[in-house]
Amino acid sequence: MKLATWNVNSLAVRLPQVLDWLGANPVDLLALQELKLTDDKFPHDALREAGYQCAVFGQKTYNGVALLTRRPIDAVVRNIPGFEDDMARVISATVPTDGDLPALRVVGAYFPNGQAPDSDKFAYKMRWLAALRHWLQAELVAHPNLVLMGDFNITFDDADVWDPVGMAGQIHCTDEERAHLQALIGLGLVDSLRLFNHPPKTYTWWDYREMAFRRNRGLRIDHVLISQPLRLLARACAVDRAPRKNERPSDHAPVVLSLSSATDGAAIAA
DNA sequence: ATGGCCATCGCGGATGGA
Repeated sequence: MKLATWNVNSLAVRLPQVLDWLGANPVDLLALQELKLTDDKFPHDALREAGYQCAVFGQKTYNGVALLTRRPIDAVVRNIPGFEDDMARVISATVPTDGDLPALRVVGAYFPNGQAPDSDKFAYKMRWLAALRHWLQAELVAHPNLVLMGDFNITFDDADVWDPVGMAGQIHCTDEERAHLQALIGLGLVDSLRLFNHPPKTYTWWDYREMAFRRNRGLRIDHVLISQPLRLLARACAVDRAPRKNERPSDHAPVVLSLSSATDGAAIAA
């Protein structure tokens, strides 16, 4: 069972790359962010031909999220219940699994950017993060097998930042944002990428300017957080840098989580 | 270098992203 998240920065532009990537990486679920299109423009047909059905929460010009799955999903929820928001940022669903794996509750999210620490957008980001945490606290009781994945727009710490000195206190790196991210960890979620060994300077986003990707001047801001019961089922988590090398790439790379049951794990160990 | 790039809307240049 593989689950992936990818901020595509316009699905209209990136659809061919998404189809190529799914052809090479036939994951069970792909969470997309920054669709930048309305539901009526969503390319259901092309994705269905590729073997995926899609739950979509679109928006014109900005934001927009979707869950693409090989199998039917249930109980789709859009945005954070109880939090008034005119932006399409969150889509959740219950996803069936194979074999011994439990059904998963998957939350795909596009966290607010926040622009600058003294801005109205930052204040909104803080309110949004508080609402997300309070909602997820209850969600985890109802759905112990939960995955929170997407573009968090927050670095965990300086290891996630190519220039921690230059970016100290800047957006994605403030203490306030990181405290909110740690509060999500405090709910019982685990940063699945760091369950596994990765080279230093493993990032998921690189600025389009300054040849930042070629120089690996990036940030790790796209994350896959898993609840405690899933921790023992996690087999791998990795960033796929390949799509960032495409012509006209998204500025983000996909992150892929592999889960398998304990019995599968025993087979792997043996 | 208070920028550089990219996408959107829409047809110039502002806005947002991160």
